[in-house]
Amino acid sequence: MMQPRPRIPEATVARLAVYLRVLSGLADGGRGTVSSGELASAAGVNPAGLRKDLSHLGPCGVRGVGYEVATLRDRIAGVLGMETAHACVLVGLGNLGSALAGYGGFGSRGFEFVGLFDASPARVGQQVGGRPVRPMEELDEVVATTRATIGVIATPAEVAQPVCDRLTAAGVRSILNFAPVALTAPAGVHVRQVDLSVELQVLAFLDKQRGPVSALGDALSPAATRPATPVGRMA
Amino acid sequence: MMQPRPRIPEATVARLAVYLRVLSGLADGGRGTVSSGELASAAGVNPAGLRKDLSHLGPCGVRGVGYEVATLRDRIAGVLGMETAHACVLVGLGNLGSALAGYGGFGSRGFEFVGLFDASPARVGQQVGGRPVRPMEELDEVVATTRATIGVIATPAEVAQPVCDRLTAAGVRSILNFAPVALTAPAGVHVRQVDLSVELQVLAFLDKQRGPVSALGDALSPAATRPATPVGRMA
DNA sequence: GGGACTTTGTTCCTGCGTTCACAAGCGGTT
DNA sequence: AACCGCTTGTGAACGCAGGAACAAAGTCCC
Repeated sequence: MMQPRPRIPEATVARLAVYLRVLSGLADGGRGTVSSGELASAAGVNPAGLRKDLSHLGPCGVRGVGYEVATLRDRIAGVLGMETAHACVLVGLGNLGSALAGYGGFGSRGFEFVGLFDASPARVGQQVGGRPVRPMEELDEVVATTRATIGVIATPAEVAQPVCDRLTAAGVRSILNFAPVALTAPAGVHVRQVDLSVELQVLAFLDKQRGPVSALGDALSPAATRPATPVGRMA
Repeated sequence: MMQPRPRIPEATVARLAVYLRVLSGLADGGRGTVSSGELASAAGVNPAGLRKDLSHLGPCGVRGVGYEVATLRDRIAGVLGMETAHACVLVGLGNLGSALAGYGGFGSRGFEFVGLFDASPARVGQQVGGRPVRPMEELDEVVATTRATIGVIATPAEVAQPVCDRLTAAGVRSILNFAPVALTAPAGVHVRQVDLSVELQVLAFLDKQRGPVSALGDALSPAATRPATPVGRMA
């Protein structure tokens, strides 16, 4: 019975998440409907592309009017699997890991850290973001009992692969990796890589390519006007 | 005079940064040469794609042998503009901002935070990562004197756009944005978005799409073997 | 010195993502 | 009731990235 399941492209999924955030904000502001143009502007994408993204969900707008904010929000949330909370485990509570554990943006989107783990005895037992840091030995048990499907790695690069192995062995099926290494995971396990220094290096390259940035630092005015360069993308 | 400047695609630039990191590790290990296959494996990409990426730098390998590690590393570092340090300013020292300020991975790649800024008087004056947090009023002066070209935004979403405006007005030409909003910047200013909750939402979707994950949590064995699913990408 | 093997660099091709442009449909108005 | 303007949804073209296969070139071995 199950609908055709047309397989939504991954790039579209990432943008849907952005639309969802914008729509939530609009709904909180009491907004009733939005046009594709306005929504696209807020999300930083092309209006036509937005409509094509939304077309993967089937017709969900009204011609001549636009999209109903609350309805569209719920529709996207359903497709993204946001109606149920997702249990996550986090390994590595250094600077970055602690920041992630304390970041409110996850909980408000339905992601909950049900376990924080670290190999260092100095960190085990501490409270981070209101939750205790556990030793690695308890990882399998926590993953099994909480049915956590997502693992976040914020460890040093050297131990990221072993941690990945332990997570997948424990039953985690998706991994978000902040360690600067390419991970190898069993087939069927999704891995997404977030590499902060790579982002900076790309920016540095673009700077360099655009021009050696005149040693005298400003012929360019502060650009009081903002000549339309909306930027938005996934990460 | 300047060489043809063939314009390297952005996706390639991101991967070059990854190759650079792997090569640095190999060089530190005393390795002399690498083949494209081995390097691609370590970076988590296809060997043919790696060779294509490297071809943008002109011929830099020896047929039948491979690539000289140190030479290639320096070549990539030069193209990416890594031979000179890059001055960055960071705005917003909450959990994430503090973690970024204390992250060692930036300094080792030639990025230095020359100024940390926050609007909250409670944070101004504190030391984070060995540097003092300054009030926003000093931003223009610091950007001007240090010629910082990169700005990192780790503020709440509500103030990200005004902060972006102030950074660009002060002369910053590239922005790395961690706030979950699409920024609008003047033409010529590069903005890269890193959205952590979007990453998690994409993973959740992939989980959901792949299958409702059998209520009974495991027919899949711990997968002792690792059937080759190298994963690596930019972020 | 010659041959064979290894590895690079390139070329072709396939597929995907993005953009533009148009037809279809709905609400409001006269 | 019919018309007009606005907005969605879709079809087609463009450009780009990724992958596979092939030729060039250098090294090692005999």
